[in-house]
Amino acid sequence: MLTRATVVAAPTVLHVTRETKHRRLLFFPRALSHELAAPVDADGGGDDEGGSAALIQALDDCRSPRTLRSLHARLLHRPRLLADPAVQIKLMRALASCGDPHGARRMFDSAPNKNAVFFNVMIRSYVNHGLHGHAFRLFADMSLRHHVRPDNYTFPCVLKACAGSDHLAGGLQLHGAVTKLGLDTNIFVGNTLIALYWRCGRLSDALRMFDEMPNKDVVSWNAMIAGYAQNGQYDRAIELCEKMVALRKPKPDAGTMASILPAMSNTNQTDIHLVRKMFDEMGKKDLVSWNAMIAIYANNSMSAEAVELFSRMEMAGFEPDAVTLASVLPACGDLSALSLGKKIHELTERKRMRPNLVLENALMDMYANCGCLEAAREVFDGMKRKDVVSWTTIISAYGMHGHGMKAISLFEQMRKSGLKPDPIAFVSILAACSHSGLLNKGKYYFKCMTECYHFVPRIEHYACMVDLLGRSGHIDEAYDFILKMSMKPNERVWGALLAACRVYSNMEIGLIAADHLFKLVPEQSGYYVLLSNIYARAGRWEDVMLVRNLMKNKGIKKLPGCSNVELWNKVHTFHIGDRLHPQSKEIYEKLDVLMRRLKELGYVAETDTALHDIEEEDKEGHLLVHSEKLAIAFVLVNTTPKTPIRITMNLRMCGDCHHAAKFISSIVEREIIIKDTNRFHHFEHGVCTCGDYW
DNA sequence: TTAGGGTTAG
Repeated sequence: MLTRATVVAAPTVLHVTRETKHRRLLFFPRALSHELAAPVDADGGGDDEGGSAALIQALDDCRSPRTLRSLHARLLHRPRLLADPAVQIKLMRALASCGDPHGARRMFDSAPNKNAVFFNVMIRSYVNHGLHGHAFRLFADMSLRHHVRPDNYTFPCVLKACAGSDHLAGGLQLHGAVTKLGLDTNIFVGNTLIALYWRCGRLSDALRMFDEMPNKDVVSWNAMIAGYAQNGQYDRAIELCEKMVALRKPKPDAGTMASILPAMSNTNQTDIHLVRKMFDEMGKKDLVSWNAMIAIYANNSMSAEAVELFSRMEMAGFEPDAVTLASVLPACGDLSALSLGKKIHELTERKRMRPNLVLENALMDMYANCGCLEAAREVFDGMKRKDVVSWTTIISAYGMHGHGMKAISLFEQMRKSGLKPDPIAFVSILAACSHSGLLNKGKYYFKCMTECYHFVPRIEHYACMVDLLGRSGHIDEAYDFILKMSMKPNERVWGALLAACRVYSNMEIGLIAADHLFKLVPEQSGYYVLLSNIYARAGRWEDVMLVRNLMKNKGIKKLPGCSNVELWNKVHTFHIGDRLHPQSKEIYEKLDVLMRRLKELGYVAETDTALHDIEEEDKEGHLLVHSEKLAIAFVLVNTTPKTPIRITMNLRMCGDCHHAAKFISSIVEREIIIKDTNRFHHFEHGVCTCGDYW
């Protein structure tokens, strides 16, 4: 064990050794012992045998340069111990794992009799630090200059260097050498060759290697699964995973979880269940397997499951790292779980995880999606380094909060900073223009994207443009735009057009859009509701009934609207006319008082929007108890003045609630931030950032 | 000794 004295003593000893010109003596103090001032006991050690064992153990466990310096200093007092090649190798390994491969090399050079283990450890140190050239040179020297034969430990390492530097020719040569030495049946060599072939795009070689391996272990399977997953052959990856689970041998492990991960974005429930089962049955879970499972949930819009697993992980005693947190943060944003998001932010500060680009981008996104635009901006401004993802995140944050011009100014700042926007950055700026009704700016960026940056528009860009044109009332132009598209329009494209047709009561084109949508996504209730709204506005009640019956016959139910509020670390959910909340009485009383005051100020219910609900004959009374209003009243009952009101909805905000929220924000002098499925509405002093345009 | 984990748009 380390004592305070050893830690304090270390720099002095190091200072002495650094000053000596006989650098090689540094590592072999047997010759140096007479020069050292420190007392050395009769056997050349300093402690008893137990002390030596502890010292060696500490060397194995050492991960920080500071601890290593002190251990190294202690070893200099123990010449006999340090003369042991096993200790020298441990010290080399420790130096490399503390980030000093060149220190390990000095140690390596000063060793008089080097066997293969010395070379293997040194080559591995280089490879682990990405110093592939150094690794190749040492490998060549090993046999040519030092006449030490590479063994089954050497080849996996050098092959890894080939894979890491896309050096297929070298890999093929090594494969030949390995076969001559009869090492091609070695499982470690075989597994590394599989990874090398995948890395170099040689699918058939990887497959042959795998098929011909006499003994396959879990790493061989994982390497194949990872290969398929990373090369976009998701079905093959999952198939192989299923096969392994069915065979029960080898048993999937933590590595299997990580290997399958790339194949698990936007996948189906069956596959997610398969992987979850694998995860639950896994003997030994490590941090990577927890991270992979959380990421799988997060990447499949299963935010609640991701957050739940995160808390189970902490209960199981695992400390989350930056990778864990960067996976959970988007889930927090999705659920508007601001208190958890803030806790994670504090954790990153406490554990000094910043600067970390990916983590900071995720933090910024979490704040933006929880409605805290200022907090997101603070993270952005505090970042030492920013990449395209950082800029895209803040641009989209301003965009969805209704600050289109700020989004544009940031987009221009990004370009000036020398960063090239990518296609996703263009989606974010087009969406920002659309949310703020900046038609000409949006058209300019679409042109800029195709003509200056030569990006071929993706379906997402088309959907943004249709939204932009339609929302600003140019329905015919939007429809023409769709007809001229170079690809088949999808649900989002037609959905944007239909929504615009509802706003501008365009029956003719609305019917065309609805027709396409019913073919594309026949089960999606939202589009039936939109169509019935269009009919209702036109007073075509028979057609409204027709749509209602159509839904009934198909068994399609309208998604009930609900509003969520986070208070006291708990999410409170409200539905229309809800009386389930324990504070229901106070909530309705508050609402009553509020609405009376609203009417005094000239509020008139927008019964027009009541037509959104096709299940009920919506009258003013029904509008009064919409979930948004209940949620606002709930926060007013339970919080002190000035506290912002943050609400998240599962549908688009209704027009009457929007109208009422403007009045309420000025009566109660509070900021009201409502996140609907489309954007954020910030109400303050009777005005909304969406400018009533949404 | 070998394989494997994170962030952005709609």
